[in-house]
Amino acid sequence: MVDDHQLMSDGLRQVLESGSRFRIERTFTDGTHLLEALRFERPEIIISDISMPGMPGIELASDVTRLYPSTKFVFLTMHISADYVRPAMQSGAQGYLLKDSRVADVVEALETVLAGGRYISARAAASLLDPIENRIALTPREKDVLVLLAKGATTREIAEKLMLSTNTIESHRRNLLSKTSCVNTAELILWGVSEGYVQTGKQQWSK
Amino acid sequence: MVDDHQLMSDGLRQVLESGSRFRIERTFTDGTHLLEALRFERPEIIISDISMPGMPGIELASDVTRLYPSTKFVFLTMHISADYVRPAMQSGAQGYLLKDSRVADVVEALETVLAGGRYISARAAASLLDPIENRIALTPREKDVLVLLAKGATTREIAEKLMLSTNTIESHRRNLLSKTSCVNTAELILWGVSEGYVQTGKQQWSK
DNA sequence: GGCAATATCACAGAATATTGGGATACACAA
DNA sequence: TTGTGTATCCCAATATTCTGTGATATTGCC
Repeated sequence: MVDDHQLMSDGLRQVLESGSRFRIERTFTDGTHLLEALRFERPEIIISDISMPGMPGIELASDVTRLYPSTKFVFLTMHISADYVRPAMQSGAQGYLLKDSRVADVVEALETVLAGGRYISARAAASLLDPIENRIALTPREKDVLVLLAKGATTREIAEKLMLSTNTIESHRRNLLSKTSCVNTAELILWGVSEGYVQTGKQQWSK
Repeated sequence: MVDDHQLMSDGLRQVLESGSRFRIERTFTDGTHLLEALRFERPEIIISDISMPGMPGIELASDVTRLYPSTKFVFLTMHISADYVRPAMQSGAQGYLLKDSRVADVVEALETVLAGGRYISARAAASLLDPIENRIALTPREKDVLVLLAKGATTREIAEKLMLSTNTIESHRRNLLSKTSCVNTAELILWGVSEGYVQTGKQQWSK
């Protein structure tokens, strides 16, 4: 189990070990230590938080499922948005559990993935449905421009940093405003934050 | 205990009841039900999440400690920022526990508040120290302007909405940029989000 | 009372952003 | 092959923001 909230790890261990056939062999507070340990031991299932920013949990799942395809990977997180669920399940993980699940749901999820299936908590799965066409995808260049805009850079500064013409940056900005239906950069920044393209700097997550 | 993450409630119950003298009598997923129940039963300690947005946990603590001053209130949350710790402890609560605490810390906290003391997790307490003069306070008007800017409003639109002159809005904006050391509105919006003055609309919290 | 902070308003030039029109090239898919 | 999307670049008019330098009135605090 990987979770920076020790109470969650300890608690889940207790409820699982006293109420199911599952045992939590080891707990980690970050993925690096898990990867080290995986060289010597091989659990049946890894349960991990996602733990923004940078979605290290997602990268962890990619690494683990690529290196050890037979090991099952289940996310345990509070994030219900499709922006988390989709990349999480595309990373090779078999399960996606919300932290407000009941213990029985956790056990069911573990049984399911052990049997070769996939398990996604109902409310998280529901979020996958609706915004699939509403989802606005940015091109790599647009992302570059957006994050620099959020740092307060002007068109000219962005152009210099990306070694492009200011005209190009203006085009990208225009396309950004257009495809996000924002009226100006201020609104665009807020949109970028809400969609996860822009980090707020201040870490909202303890690790 | 009040926490919208049932796994946390269930887990903490298990570890507390099997490893300490404490018992979790009842668990709630929101404060309303707790307040109802408090009319008939009176626990020694209430443990509650903060559970953004709107900080209902903070309001809950205010209500509970005002109505039942002898009942102890302890927060159990992931938020380490002074922006949470300060209002939380000013609401009348006696304790502030981070969710990555060890079980022993929880027990210590409960013992401490029962003995009439206060307990704040070390890392949360540390955050109270440094940014006290770095903290940038916005005036009410500046907050008004900031949130409207984030919605994409222009100076003129803000002036109309607040029934002020555009000169006034420009002054406020100028003061905002100055006191936040931002170079333009884009950077200011990001600052506003990171400081909690601007809401992203998209709820990052499941409840 | 005096001081500091806040909120309000004013003028004006310079810098940027926004928007309108284009263009070329490349990759990828129908 | 013919489109569609992406990335790049160009010109130019207009809108808005940014900055400097003021002002007055109110509020709260010592």
